[in-house]
Amino acid sequence: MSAGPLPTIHEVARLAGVSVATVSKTLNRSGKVSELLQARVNAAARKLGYAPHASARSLRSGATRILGLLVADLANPYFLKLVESIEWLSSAAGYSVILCNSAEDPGREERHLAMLLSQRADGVIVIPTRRGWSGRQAALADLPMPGILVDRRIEGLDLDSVTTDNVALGRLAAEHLDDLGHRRIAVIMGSPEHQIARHRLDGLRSGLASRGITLDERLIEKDNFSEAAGHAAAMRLLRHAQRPTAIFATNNHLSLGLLRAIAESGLTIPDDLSVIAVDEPPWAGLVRPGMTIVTQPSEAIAQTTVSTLLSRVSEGRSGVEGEARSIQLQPALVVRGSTAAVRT
Amino acid sequence: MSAGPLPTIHEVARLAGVSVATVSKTLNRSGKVSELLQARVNAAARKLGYAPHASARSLRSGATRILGLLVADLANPYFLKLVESIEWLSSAAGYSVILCNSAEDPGREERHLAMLLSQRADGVIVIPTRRGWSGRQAALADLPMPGILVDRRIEGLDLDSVTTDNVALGRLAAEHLDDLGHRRIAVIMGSPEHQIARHRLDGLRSGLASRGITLDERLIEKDNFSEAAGHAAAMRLLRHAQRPTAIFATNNHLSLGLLRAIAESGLTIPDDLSVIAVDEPPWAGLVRPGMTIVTQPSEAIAQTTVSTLLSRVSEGRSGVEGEARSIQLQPALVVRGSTAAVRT
DNA sequence: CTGTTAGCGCTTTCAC
DNA sequence: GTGAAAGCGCTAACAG
Repeated sequence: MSAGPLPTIHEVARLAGVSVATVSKTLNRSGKVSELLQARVNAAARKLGYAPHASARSLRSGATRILGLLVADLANPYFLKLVESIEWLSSAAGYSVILCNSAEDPGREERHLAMLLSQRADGVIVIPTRRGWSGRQAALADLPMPGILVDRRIEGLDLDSVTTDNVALGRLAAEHLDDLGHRRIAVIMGSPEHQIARHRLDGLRSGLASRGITLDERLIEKDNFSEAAGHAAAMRLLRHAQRPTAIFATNNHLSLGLLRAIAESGLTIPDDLSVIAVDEPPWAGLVRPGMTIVTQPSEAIAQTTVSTLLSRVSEGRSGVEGEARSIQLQPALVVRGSTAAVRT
Repeated sequence: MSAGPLPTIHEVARLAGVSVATVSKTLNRSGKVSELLQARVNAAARKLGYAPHASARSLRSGATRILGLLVADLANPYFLKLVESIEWLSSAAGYSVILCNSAEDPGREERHLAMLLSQRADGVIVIPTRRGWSGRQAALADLPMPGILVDRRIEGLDLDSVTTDNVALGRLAAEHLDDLGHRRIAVIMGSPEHQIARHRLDGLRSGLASRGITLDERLIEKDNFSEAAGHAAAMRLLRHAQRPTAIFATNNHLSLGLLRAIAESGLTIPDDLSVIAVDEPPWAGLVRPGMTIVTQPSEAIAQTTVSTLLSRVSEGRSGVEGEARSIQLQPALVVRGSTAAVRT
C-alpha cells in the first residue's frame, strides 16, 4: 500500500538497455536470448520489483491460467477436501483458482458461471448443485472453455466427469453388514430424487439381494441431505418398534445428524446398533470405537479431475467433439469399531 | 465446449448498428444513451451471448474486480466459515475471489502473494501463516493494492486488521470456570510463540487472577496446534496424579484431539471433567450434553473485513498512509453442558 | 540473436 | 446523444 504505479515491461527494458521483446522472451524463456542480456534483464526486473500484468498477458495470449472451481456446498467436508486438493494441484501446475460456492443455489451457480466466462477461465471444474439443472444443461454444454463435472453427474449432459462408483459403494456396505449378520438394516438416504443417493441405495439393495436378503423398504428414510433431516430420520428409526440393528447414512451431513441422535438417545455403538457412513469427516475420531466407513478416493478424484481438465485445456478447442470421458473411481471399505456382529 | 471464438464488443456494435462506444456505455450504464439504442444493444448482446472480456476491461480500466483470499489453513473449520462468508459477501459486492491455501507454509504463501500481485487483485485478504513472517513483512507492506489481515496480526506490520479480542476470550473462559468453582484448570494452548495462544492464555490467567486464583503453570500444555498435539497433551493431563477438573482448549484442532482423548479414556463429560473450547466446529453437537464454548464472531469479522477492504479499494491509492485501522471484535461465551460445577 | 511493430478487447476522452 | 480514435501492457510475427 505504498509504491506508486507498478513498473511495466518498458521500464524493465529501459533499465536493462534492451527492447521489450527481449524482456518478454527472457522472462518467458521463449525464443533465444544471450546469457548476458538474460542476466541484465533479470537484474532489472528484480530491481524494479517487476510483476507481469496478468490481464495484459491474457489479452494478448488468449490464456488466463485461471481455473474456475464451482462448488455446490463448501460446508461438506468431502467437498472441502476436494477443494483443497484441487487448489493444491492446480497451483502446482501454475494455475490460479477462482473459488465459487453455490451453496446448493442454482441462481448463484448460474451467476458464478457467467462470471467465470467473463474472466475467460481456461477451464472450469464444477460440482453442480443437486437441483435446477433440468433445461439448464446448455449453460455448461455451451461453455467455450473445457469443463468437467466432479462427484455429481448431470443427466442429459455430455461432459467429462469424474465420480465415485456409487453402486459399488452401496454394495460394499451391504456385504460388510451381511458378513456381520445384520438383517434389519436401515438407510438414511437423503433425497430419493438425487442420483447419487439412488445409486448408493441401489448398490446396497442389490448387494443384499445377491446374498439372499431383502431390504425392508419401511426402513428407508427419505428426505433431504441436511444434518437436521439426518437427525430426524434417525430419531424415527431409533423409536421403531423393532429397532434396526444397523444404519447406513449416505453422506456427511446425514451421518452427523445420525450420530447426534444416537448420542442424545444414550445408545451405545456398536452394542445397541451398528453404524456405517460414507466419507471420513474430521470428527470420525470422536466415535468410539472408531467409525466404519465407505470412503470415496478424494485424492485420486482430484488428481484425475485436474489432469483430465488440463489435458483438455492444452488440446485447445480442438477436442472437436471428442466424446466426453466419464471416469468412475472405486470406493473402499474401512472397517473400524462402529459395526459389529449382530446380537444373537 | 462448442462455439468458436466469443463475440467481441465490435460484433455486438455491428449487429445493433451502433458504435462500440455506445455498446460500452449501455452495458456499463455509464454516459447517456437513448432508450432506443439501449434496447437494440441489449438485444444484440443477448442474441450473441456476449460476455465482456474481463482481462481487456481490466487492462483498460485498471481494476480487476478480483479479491485475493490467502488462507493459512483451510482445514480449520473456523477459517472455512470465514472463507464462506467472505466469498459470499464479495460476490454480493460484485467481486470474484481467488482462493489460495497456504497450508501454514510460508513458501506457498509467498508464491501466492506474488501471483495475486500479477493478477492485479484489487485487494488482498490475508490470514497469515503462523511462522515465517519475521523479516518478510515487506512482502505485505509493499503490496501496491490494499491488504487486510484477518484473525492473526503480524508483529511490526502496520496494516489494517480485523481480529478477535483474544485476551477477552481467555477472560470469558476464566470467569465461567471460576463461577463453577474450578480451581485445577488446565490449558492446551498450542505453541507458546504464537500471539493468539499467548493472548488467550493471558486472558485466562488474568481473569483467574482477578478472582484471586493462580493458574497452575504445570497444567499448561504447550506444543503445536495440531489435533495430534491436542490429543497427546490431553493424554498427559488425564494421567496426571491430580487430574484437572477443567480443560480449556484454545483452538479447533486442539479441542478435537482433546475430545478424542476423553472418548478413548472412557471418561464422561462433565462428570469426570469439564471442557471448554473455542469456536463452534460442526461436530460440537456430538458432545453430550452440548459443548460450552467461547465463540469468535466470524460473521461480523467477515463483514468488517470485506467492508473495510472495499472502502480502502474505493479510496484508491489515496489512503496516503492513512494509518492502519486495527479492529478488534468481542467474543461471546455460550454455556452448554460440557462444563459443570466442580465436585465438592 | 535482437528490435520494431501490430494488435488482443475494452473504456474513455473528445469532437461532432 | 453518438462515434472515432487512442491507448492499457503484453506477446508474437517479422525484419534486420
